[in-house]
Amino acid sequence: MSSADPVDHRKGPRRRGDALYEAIFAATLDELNAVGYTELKMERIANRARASKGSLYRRWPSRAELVVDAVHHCFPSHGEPPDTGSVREDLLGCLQKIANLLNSPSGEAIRGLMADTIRNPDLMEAVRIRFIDPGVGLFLEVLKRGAVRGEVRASALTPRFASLGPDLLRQHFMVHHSPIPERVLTEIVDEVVLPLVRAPRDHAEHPGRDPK
Amino acid sequence: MSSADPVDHRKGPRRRGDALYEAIFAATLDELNAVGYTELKMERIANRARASKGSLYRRWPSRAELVVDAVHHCFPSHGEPPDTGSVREDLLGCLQKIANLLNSPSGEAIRGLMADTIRNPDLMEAVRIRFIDPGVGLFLEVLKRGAVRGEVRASALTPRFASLGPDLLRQHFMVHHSPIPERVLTEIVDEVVLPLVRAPRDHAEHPGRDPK
Amino acid sequence: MSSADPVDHRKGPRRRGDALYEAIFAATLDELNAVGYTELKMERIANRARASKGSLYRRWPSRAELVVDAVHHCFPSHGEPPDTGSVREDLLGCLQKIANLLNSPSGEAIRGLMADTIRNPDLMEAVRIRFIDPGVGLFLEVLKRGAVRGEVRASALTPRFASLGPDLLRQHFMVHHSPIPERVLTEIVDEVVLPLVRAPRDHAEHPGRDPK
Amino acid sequence: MSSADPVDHRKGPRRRGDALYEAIFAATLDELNAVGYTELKMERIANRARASKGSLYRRWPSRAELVVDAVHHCFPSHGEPPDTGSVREDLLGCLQKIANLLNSPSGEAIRGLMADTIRNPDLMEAVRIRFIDPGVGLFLEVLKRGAVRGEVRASALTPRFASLGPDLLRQHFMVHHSPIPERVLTEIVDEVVLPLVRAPRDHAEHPGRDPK
DNA sequence: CTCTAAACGAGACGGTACGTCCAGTCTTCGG
DNA sequence: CCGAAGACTGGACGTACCGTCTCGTTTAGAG
Repeated sequence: MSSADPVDHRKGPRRRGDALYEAIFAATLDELNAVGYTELKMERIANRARASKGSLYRRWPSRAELVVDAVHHCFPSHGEPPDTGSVREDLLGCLQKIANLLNSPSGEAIRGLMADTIRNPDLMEAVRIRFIDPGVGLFLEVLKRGAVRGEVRASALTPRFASLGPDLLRQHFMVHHSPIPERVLTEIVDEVVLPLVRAPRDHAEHPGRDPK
Repeated sequence: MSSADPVDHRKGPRRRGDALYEAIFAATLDELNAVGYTELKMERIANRARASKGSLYRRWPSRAELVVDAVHHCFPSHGEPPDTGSVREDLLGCLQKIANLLNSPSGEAIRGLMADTIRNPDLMEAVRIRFIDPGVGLFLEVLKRGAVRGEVRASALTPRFASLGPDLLRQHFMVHHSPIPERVLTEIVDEVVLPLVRAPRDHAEHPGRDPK
Repeated sequence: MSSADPVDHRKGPRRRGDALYEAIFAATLDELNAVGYTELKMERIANRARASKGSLYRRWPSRAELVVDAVHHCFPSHGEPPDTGSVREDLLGCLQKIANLLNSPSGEAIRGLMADTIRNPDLMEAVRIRFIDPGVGLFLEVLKRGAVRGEVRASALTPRFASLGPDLLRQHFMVHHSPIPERVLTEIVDEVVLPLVRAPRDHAEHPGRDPK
Repeated sequence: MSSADPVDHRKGPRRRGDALYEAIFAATLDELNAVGYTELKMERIANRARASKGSLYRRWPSRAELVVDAVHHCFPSHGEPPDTGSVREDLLGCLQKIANLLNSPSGEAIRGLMADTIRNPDLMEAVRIRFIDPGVGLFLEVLKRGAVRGEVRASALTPRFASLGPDLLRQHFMVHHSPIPERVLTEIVDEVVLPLVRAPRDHAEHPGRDPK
């Protein structure tokens, strides 16, 4: 009538430090991939990682923080912006990098994280720093190079215009389902970003303002 | 020796039809306002509405569907677009309407709903139809009127340009915290939407493309 | 805007093993005593024991199994049969022990269990082993001692005769309401059991009823 | 958003009076047979009978009362006691009648009813009158005829001895599973009832064993 | 035969309890 | 000491019935 099994199965060599982190991150990504963010459970992550819930909670106060770290660990950044010599091609390359991330299993995680960010400003900060700002940085770099070449007007080298592409792409991603079609990328570049940032061809300074 | 309260409180005339819907919607909005979407519980809604969980599940298969109906019921639409005679003022008015909705408690609900929409295309459809498309419709109407007045080029009367304002506003809303500052609205209008849709001042047709 | 009580009440030293079993058994008996078997609810037991439903279901697959364990834990057995030197007195003592159990709150539990036993042979087995067979064992022991003294014929030392008393007592218990009157016990002994098991009259030294 | 289907399918000729009673009784017995007393649900009975719950509750205040009526309606009584000219054969015949009832689906219902009778004395009364007393009456009649023939001592013509057989049979039924084996009937008659009620062979008064 | 009152079917209603699942904390033990 | 395992309290989930009720429809019987 008393409880439990007297035998205890705590066997093999214990993982510590990085090995444990790796296992937890891998399990988190696997679960994300399998059931998605909203169905992600600490319990299942722990089981899949063959770790204890205690080991998880000791490191991350909540599911969201764990996911941020796990996703960022596995997809650390967008790398260097492409440099083809053409602003248009560079912008398209940047969007494609971002789209690749969003189309991957991590994309759904990011989408799910967005919902949690509202109630948790710290989380929002983390998401922005790790997943949003790098994309904007990519665009800004591309625009700067375009300005050097004279393709982009100098007054467009602001976060506002640099974030335009990532914002519209992310917006599409939130409203529509994956994967993001190629056409969306080209439309964003050709119909919105380029017309706004392009240097006037002749002596005009503003693309929309009358050169007079 | 028997238990409990022998009195039975299922007395008063029971609510049916619209009266019950109203009570449930009100309770849902109250709870949303009190604890937010992610902490919203069917159980608490039922209790607050003095209804049974059965009455909720009989009507809505999930929390998300209930929230969509409740929010839409209480903030049915954006009404008519403003008509000031100036495209800029009209566009600002439209953005302000949308911002007002997003800044309200419903805004948080909508944000929370976004996370659920991924795993549920039907829900996404509902959110789009009820909360996103109406805003685009507002913009499109304003642009049409602007085109009639010659302020807006005819080729800008497409969903792409009409959705630009709502998309950017929504994106700001997702990434930053409420409330949305006035400055964001004016920047969206003056730096992005207007330059792209404005008719060329003289005989040029495209604002950004080569006039010849 | 956030909700609820930030304080968490899962503080005090948690009970495990026997301490928890004790608390659950006590709560079960309390509830049995308060509302009876048919109104017994797992939910109320859990609340009264300040345990979670999970802790209950982890141990017992159903209400019936829990009740069997709880009652048996608190009233483990009938103890030793009385030994007065007189078969009649011993038999009466045995019946009285059983009657005491049936008259207690446990009695009602046992009665309620009977209904569940039909659909669950394992439960029936448990009830028989824990509550019925011990009573028969008591009788058998008494009859054996009587046989040694010559009061009881050897051919009556079978389960059939040993179970006669408990059977009739239980039958009375099922059909009538508690408490079982003294008279029933004496009738069972004097009019049924004794006449059937008594050694033949002539040279027997029968202490019970002297026919002459 | 409002409710319900305007079309209403309450078509066919409605049953009233006996036809409805029959349907409800039949459905009750069917359900009893299918899932047993403890799993018997008013809702399921109503559905199976194609009747409304209101029609059930209008007639019976509780499940137990309905079951009593339903079982009694379908197995109204034990009929006349057998009359073979031999007390032993007659007693066996009586037990067999009772066993037949208990072995049928109704038997399980009766068993389930027993549990409810504790908390509801009126129900106990009904069960006793309809299912227990008739069996005792059978035995009493048989014993009377035996007394007329001289096989049974006159002092055994009491409810105590008449109820002995039914009591032991019922007890066996409660503790063991159906069906009741033939052997149980003969043992009850030959080892308990007959020895107690048989008229002394010569002039001895004692029912026990003939002293010589 | 018509009219009325009752009984009927259907099923919504406010509730309670179910048995499951998971969150986050705590305890125990092994390495 | 820290990791692993997992038991613990708590509470929401979505389902199933409870017994009551409202709603129209059908039927029986009175006039």
